[in-house]
Amino acid sequence: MRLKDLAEHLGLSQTTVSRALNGYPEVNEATRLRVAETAARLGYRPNASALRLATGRAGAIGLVLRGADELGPHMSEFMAGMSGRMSTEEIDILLITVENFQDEMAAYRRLAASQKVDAFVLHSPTLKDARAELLLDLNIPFVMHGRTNIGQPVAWMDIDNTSAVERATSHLLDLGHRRIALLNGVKGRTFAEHREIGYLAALSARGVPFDAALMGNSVFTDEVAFRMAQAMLELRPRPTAFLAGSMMTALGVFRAIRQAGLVLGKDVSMIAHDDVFPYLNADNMYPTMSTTRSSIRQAGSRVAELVLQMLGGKPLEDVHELWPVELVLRESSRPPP
Amino acid sequence: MRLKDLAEHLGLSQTTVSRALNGYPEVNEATRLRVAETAARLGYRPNASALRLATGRAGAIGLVLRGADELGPHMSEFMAGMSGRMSTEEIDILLITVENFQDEMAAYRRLAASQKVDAFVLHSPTLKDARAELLLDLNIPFVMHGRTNIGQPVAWMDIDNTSAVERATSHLLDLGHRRIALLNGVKGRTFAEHREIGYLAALSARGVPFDAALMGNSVFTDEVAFRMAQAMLELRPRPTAFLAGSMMTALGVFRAIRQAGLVLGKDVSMIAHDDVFPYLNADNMYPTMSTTRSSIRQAGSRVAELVLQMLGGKPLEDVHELWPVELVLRESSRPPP
DNA sequence: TCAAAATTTGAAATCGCTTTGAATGATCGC
DNA sequence: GCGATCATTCAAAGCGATTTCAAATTTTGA
Repeated sequence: MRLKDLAEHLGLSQTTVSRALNGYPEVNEATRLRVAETAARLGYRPNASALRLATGRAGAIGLVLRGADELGPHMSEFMAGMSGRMSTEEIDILLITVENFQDEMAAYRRLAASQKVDAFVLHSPTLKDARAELLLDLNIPFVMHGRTNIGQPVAWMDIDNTSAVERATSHLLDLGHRRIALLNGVKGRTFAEHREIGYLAALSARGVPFDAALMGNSVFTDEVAFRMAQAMLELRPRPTAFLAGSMMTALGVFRAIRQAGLVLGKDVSMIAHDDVFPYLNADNMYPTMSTTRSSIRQAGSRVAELVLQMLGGKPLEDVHELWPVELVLRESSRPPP
Repeated sequence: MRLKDLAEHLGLSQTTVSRALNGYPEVNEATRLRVAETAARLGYRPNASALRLATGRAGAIGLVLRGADELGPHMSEFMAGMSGRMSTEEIDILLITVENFQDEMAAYRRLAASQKVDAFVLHSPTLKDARAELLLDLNIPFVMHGRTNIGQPVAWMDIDNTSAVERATSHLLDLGHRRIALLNGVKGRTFAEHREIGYLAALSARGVPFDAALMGNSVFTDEVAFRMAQAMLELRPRPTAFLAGSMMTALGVFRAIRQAGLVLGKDVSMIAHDDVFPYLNADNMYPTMSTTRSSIRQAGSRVAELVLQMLGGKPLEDVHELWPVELVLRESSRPPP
């Protein structure tokens, strides 16, 4: 069923039918109704490729992931948020995975040149993010989940990682902890650097010396966290508290604590960052987990909204949002023994 | 940079340039080289919409998810596999989320009518899957991850859930367990029904009576599993072994066992189904987890391959694959006390 | 050597939509 | 009553690629 067929069926021109369907004012109300009714009845839908070619809009936003590995629980929650927001629009999410940095840059160029997407969403930026520089160069809109510093303004939405970790650290210090371990994200990622800044600021505010052995940088998986925490718990004096970068990390730390014959919330404290995975609830853990809390799904939804606003003409200089992070104290954070 | 610009730049017609780039035989080798070199140098990429309109191929395969919730760890691993396979092709993955069943059916119709995708991938089918019926009706190709029975052949790829659970159950029975709980997937999903069949078959083969109180159906999350396992552990006589539907489920059961003051691998045994999440390794758990093992990521990759084969003309009658499931025995499955 | 065949190129039609610019009738104001 | 205005409609020209069909050139074969 093409527009042409529909038009013939109605005894009208393609022009009029197209206008009627797209809500242009210069079409008779009776005609519009007749067209709409018939189109609905016959199940007419404009051919997406033709529509895109004619309008110049791709009707899609791109999400390029480094290695299929980046498609883990964090990203999938973020995507759930994005796609939730996008579902009411006639805009799709295009998912592309690449093997390495070089392929990634090539993918952006390719997608931009072939005009497959109207905009991109960038995730987990580095301090000086090359992707952002490239996309600014290519003059294709994007919204960054996180921040970067490349000397030019970019559209971004981020959570206040620095303040979150600073408050969590301060709280542990107030409880009396002096050996606080930080299991942070991969070095070079902005969010990890921001968290480190918050951690160091809190320590220095209380005059507590920094010990490099108590800081680890890695991806947020149960397994790596287990190993790092295990190693740290063998230090003497051992850490009395952990700041876990994610709930996955927290699970690994938890296991390490238990395996060392220690009890969480008694011998060792922990505050984890909670991205609010629906299948991993801090409140239902045992003991319940103290967290710095910010829904990554909501972030995804908001980033999608910002992309839509940019496509609607909002200048990127006006797209900056910093979300506060909640500190939720539960049973896992107590004074040291 | 359009084809026309490139052609003018080369002093050739669009026809020749197009042919040269698409590897048609009737173009002079010297010309082809010159065209290819220039195109690469100028970074020419055909406009995706125009190409799709001209060829009639959408260059994308669709993945419709019920509720943003379906986009959890299982799906994201599956997608990682799909996208890994697709990344070498000029075919994208289109992600759509819908709120409810009605919207979902509408989404399939809409995507089909607007010709946004060349094929679909269906996930987690029910015994009589309405989506499959609709897509057959609309005459648009799809590959199903799992099986359904709608009286017509469909293309599918599945793992042998029945045999996997039957073997796991039999093994526990052989160890001496008689009260074996099954934490299964949502009722009505084919894979859950298949697992139940395997479970019942193993029980009846050993003459062990079935107890409905030892069977739970739900989504595979830590939390729900925790609650179900907790309730089951309060039964008397209590179950001495658990079959956990996924690693998430296993984590919840694990917590319930611990909270009941019991020890996994001693007081209670467990065999979990392992979809091989890179961030949750059965071998690194404590105690190590016995599993029925089948990589869902590999499944995704294979399903993508099958879709490509179908788009290449392979008839759907020839697309049927049943993968065996490995049974890996580790420390969590021992004889009952 | 020269017609026939093979090779190489190009003009124009096509895909299905939007949108420009023109045309048609109806309505208005005086 | 009649030019001006308004409300509707339509034919045709894009959008940027592929592909059909024809033309130009070169090679072949007897």
